[in-house]
Amino acid sequence: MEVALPGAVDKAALSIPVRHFDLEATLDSGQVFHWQRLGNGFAGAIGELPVWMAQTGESVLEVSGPGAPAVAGYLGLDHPVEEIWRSFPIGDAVLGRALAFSPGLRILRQPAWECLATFITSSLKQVAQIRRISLAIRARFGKALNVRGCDVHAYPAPEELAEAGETALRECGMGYRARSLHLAALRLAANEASLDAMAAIESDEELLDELRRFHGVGDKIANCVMLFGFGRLGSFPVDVWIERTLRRHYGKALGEEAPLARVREFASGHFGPYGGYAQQYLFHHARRGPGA
DNA sequence: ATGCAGGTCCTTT
DNA sequence: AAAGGACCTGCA
Repeated sequence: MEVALPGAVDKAALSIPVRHFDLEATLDSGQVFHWQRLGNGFAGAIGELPVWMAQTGESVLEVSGPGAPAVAGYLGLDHPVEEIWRSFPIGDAVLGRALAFSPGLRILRQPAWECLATFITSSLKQVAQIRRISLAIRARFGKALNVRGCDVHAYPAPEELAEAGETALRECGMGYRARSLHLAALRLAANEASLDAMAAIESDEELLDELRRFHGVGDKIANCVMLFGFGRLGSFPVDVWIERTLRRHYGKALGEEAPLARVREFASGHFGPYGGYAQQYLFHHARRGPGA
């Protein structure tokens, strides 16, 4: 047990000015699943760095812990949101309402591996269950960390999950997804694929194809990883929520019996170069907004 | 209790 | 190419 010197806490604490930012909406918008409420903020880890963050005013963020310097990048505070809003299709009232509901929502910049792994476990699962699975994997296989007296865990590296084995993963409550997660961990641990190499792929289309080569990663999950883990802000994941929203509100442009592929094609064209942001506003509005 | 949930894969037309 | 069924698990 080590006694903190006066100033030691302050050294790892930061106060960050923010604009157009809403921490709670961002962490509750289905991009990430491991942050825990602690005091008036949230405790968790960015990669292997534990951190606590709280929005103490509309325009100020208080953060502390070893991960504090990584917070701004993680939360996408440098994203040009006003430019993003201007890029949206003019006169789209549906998107306008979703944006007005949570303009402070940001697309996170998550470490690619934990993003890929978490979304592999997300198929056909509700958000609460994805969270349960994510926390179970971290608690059982991840590095134990501490921030402000709160125990948190890093996401285990591919090598650790490869070593753990499919059966142990299954015990974390992920069912048949355990096989896909284990296969992905094995491939990365054996250097048969490299997420760093994928990050360097310029073409979004090529990156999508690479991601889809992982077992259990189809179009939807690949787009989530592109958006939340590789900063490809034009990626537009179409899940059942978004599909319902699009069919309901853009039905005229889509046609009555448009197949899912047609819905995806429409979305990636209609919403433009920052379609991922549009998707996130629409998704959060559909889940948390009035009347749904 | 039976159905369904941030999909994807495999098989059959 | 397109449609249909299976798949783990937990919660309503």
